[in-house]
Amino acid sequence: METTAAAAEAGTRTSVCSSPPAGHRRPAGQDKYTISEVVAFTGLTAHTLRWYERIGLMPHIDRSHTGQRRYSNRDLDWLDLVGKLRLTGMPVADMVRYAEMVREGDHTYQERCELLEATRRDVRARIAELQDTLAVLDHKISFYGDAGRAPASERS
Amino acid sequence: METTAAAAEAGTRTSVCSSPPAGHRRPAGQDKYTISEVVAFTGLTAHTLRWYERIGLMPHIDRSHTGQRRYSNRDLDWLDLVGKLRLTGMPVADMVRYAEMVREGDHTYQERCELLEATRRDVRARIAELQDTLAVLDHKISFYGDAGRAPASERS
DNA sequence: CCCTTGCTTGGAGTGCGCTCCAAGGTTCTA
DNA sequence: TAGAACCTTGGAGCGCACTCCAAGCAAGGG
Repeated sequence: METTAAAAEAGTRTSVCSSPPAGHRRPAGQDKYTISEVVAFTGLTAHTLRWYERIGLMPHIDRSHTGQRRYSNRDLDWLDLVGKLRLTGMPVADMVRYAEMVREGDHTYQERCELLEATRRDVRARIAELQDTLAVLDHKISFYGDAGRAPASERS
Repeated sequence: METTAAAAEAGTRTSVCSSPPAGHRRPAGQDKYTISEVVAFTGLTAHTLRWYERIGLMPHIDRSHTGQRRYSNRDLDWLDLVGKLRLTGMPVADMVRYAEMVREGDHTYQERCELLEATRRDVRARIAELQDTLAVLDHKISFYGDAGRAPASERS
């Protein structure tokens, strides 16, 4: 009952296992979570979860008979991906673009892939930048360390 | 004529050579630059440079007899460091703290060193996060690739 | 029945890091 | 000496990603 596109968005469930930001693994064999459970799983606030929905970053979220949100495991998978993309510094607007493409179906396949590849390039560049910065920090810290023990003796 | 603290802030001039953000190497043997030259060197805007000064992120900047800013090589070194710290995601307020410590002199030596070490830890953590994200992206992209060639066949 | 806890909504507010504006003075080139 | 290009200031404004608020509905316990 899934399109291939939907399958691609299902979070590829066996994904790289990194522990969730604010702890709390999901209980097995459950597929309906209240917003406060999702808060516990993701570390996001309820405000933020509702806001994500308002701006179109979430798929349609199921509701209880009284209108309360009931998140599925798939929704949580999507939130995991969103969390990762957020870590890359991707603007929320771009994630919304991506979410829209997912909703539009299979014909956006290639465009989505390109977006992910562009993001990957950005992440690699960012890592390189950070490693560069790390070198500067190491340099500076060792300079402080030296000067602390034996004052002066500049320009290393 | 320099305190050790000032020396530590002098940018350890032979620092790891990464090309400046917006290109343009500094001409050798010059020590007075207008704000627009600094804009060219750093890629920051003149607005931002003045703002940095207002919030206390810069040391005292020299002025021409008519009151225009004249940046020294040391100021540019400091801006390089600020640029690196900015890349780490360090909040501007923390950089201001650091700048204040530098102005306060040698007795803030250890505290400064600790701040740099904390920053280094953050940067390492951030790199790890990004590498984790990179793994997810790789995984997802290869899934898209596979599905593109031979549709369906879920849960990799 | 009341009280607490948790959820709902649209819209307003916050903090950060710039970014720009108006009005005026300075410096350079011709 | 003109004109363009550049510099100065304090303060207001902006875009992003939340973050919070008020007012109200629903369910469960004592």
